[in-house]
Amino acid sequence: MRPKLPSIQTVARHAGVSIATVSNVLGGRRAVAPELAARVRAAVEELGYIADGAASRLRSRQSRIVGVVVPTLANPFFGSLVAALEVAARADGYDLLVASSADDPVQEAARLRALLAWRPAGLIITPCDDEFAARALAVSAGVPVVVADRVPEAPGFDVVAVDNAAAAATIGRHLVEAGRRRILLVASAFSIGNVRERAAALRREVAGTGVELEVTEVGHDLAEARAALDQRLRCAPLPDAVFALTNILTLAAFGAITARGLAIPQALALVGFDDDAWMQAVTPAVSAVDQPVGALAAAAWARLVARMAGDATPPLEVRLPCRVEFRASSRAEAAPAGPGLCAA
Amino acid sequence: MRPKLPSIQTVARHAGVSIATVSNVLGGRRAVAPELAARVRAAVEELGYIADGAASRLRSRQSRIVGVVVPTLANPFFGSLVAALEVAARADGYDLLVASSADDPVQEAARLRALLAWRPAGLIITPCDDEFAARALAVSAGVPVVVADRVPEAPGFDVVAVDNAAAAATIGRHLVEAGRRRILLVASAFSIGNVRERAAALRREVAGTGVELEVTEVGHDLAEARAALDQRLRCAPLPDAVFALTNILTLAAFGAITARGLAIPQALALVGFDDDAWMQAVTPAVSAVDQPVGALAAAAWARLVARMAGDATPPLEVRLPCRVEFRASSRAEAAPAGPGLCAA
DNA sequence: AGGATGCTATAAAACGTTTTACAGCAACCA
DNA sequence: TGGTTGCTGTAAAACGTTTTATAGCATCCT
Repeated sequence: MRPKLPSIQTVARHAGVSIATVSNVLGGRRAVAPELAARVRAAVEELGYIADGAASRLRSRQSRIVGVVVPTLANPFFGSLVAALEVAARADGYDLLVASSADDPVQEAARLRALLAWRPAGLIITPCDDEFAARALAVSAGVPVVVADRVPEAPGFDVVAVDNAAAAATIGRHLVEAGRRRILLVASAFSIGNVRERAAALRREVAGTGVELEVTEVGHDLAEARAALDQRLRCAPLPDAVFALTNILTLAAFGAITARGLAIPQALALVGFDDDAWMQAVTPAVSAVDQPVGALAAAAWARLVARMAGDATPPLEVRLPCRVEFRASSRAEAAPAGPGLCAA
Repeated sequence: MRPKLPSIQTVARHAGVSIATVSNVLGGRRAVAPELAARVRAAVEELGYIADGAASRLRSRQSRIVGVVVPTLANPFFGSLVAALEVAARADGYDLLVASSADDPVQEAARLRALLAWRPAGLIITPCDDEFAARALAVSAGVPVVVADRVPEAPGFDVVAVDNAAAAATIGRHLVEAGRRRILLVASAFSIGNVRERAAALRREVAGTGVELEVTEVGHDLAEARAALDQRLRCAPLPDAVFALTNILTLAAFGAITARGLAIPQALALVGFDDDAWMQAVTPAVSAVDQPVGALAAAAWARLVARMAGDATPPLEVRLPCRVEFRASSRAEAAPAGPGLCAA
């Protein structure tokens, strides 16, 4: 019923050669007489032939697919990560099979199974919690796995993540030096290693400085986080600094603070993890930790390529430094009087 | 060298049955004695067997893959679109092969070819320009294609898009009624049908009202758009309303306007296409056209499912209404004194 | 000159699955 | 009772490739 796509058979007949010759021309594995090669290429062109990747993989037993699992593509951080991975993958001739777990371990496992059905050459995963290790091991018999942007409890995987501790410590020092005395740490979920690392580093940094550290766990959802923060900012004592651990939480905090009429940075400093375009455009611009998505993707891909090439050395943990963008929202001195003057 | 995954052979031997029986148990196509079925299922469980999707597709000639091409996953609009598509696809037992074109027709064609190599059952595409039609037709011999969120020139595809004209007209009326007299329309690229539709509808709406309409084309890139707008806002006559046609351009406009110290909405109203989370959180909140991503994805998927099921009726064009979120940034009266000093 | 040696084209096997065709067997009906 | 029917299990073919083995044919060397 559908007009069948041309197969290698069709091309071979059309060019008057055997299918092996067509395969050799296209794959470039063995020498073919120039004249025959030209005929084959002409036939390919004319028929619009595209080799069936599945059949090819089946026979050659080497896969040009890499599976990617992220919590959600709706978050631009993961979107950018996947976009960067795709560029790297394409450069090496791989295709990406993308799936998202919706921050649900059950769905994550299901996606993983579905991905494995395509016999990918490797997997790059941002697990949605830390018990991931066991599940993946059970399921991914022998397929190289690189964990990106997360730090699973159990070892056994290559990990490419960000130096959370250093970044959080920098922020902590910055806030303390700016004279902040009461920091509110807004975390998504402590089931995520990143979050624990950031919180721990901040706690360590402010320890002994007399700064009070309050921690709140508000989940991943913007609306819920916003509601929680609205609530918190209605009660004394108000913090004089807010450190939000994701871009979404930073947005929630920014909204809650300005809606409450609290002046940033005079009444309250605001710093976020995960720099996003809007943070530079608002007034005052929001200080943020810029996670190097591109570098993260590149490093993860490099690790995976090494593994796919047979590297059997013990699992590696790569940590990439973050750049902290200090902007107006966390300045110690009085902020510039108003929007108009900023540009002046 | 890698520990081979178990094949249907392995399972069959392990359960003491033929491979056909295993296939029948798993596929549920023919009746199998309960006792044998149980043995098979036990073996599958024990070995962690996952059927090879490629081999399965090859033989059965029916694909459970759908290819998706978007301009970029880094834009949360497309990220959300893909996320929503993935949910719909999974519900019907399909996997998504995602590729991005980086707004480049050449790459788009390349991605399309790569996708076709996996013999997808269908394609959902957001083309990056309007000459897409010919290329896709040439290349996608007989594979159903649904165009999402874009309106290609040439017919021949199912199209699921947004009612750009209605939304833009609503915005136009709103601005005119609010007494704005000089509207600056910030467009990305007129090679995109959406952009032309929006611009045309706005032009139509303000025609004869004495409102002056200025149009500028600034591309897709945030930094470049910002630079262009910075430049424009340095010159008289200043517009008293800005209508930006994408979320990125809205951000660029918001940044340029506030950096220049122009008060929103007193000096200048701002309205954007493509509502984004930050638009509600900033002060003043930015009015925006909310594109129904979820509905868009659902409609596109429904169309594709119909086509994959063999529907051969003429191409359909589905238009989904947008909700316009009127917020403080485009109010006629003085903005509320409220939250920040910015607004004062 | 004649056997060894490259070189290139092809036939056939193989990959892991689904499907088709058939075989065995019990039940059924006249 | 003997043939038809229905049910269930299996062998074998098929899907579109790549790979291996083989065959044909020059060329080279002695």
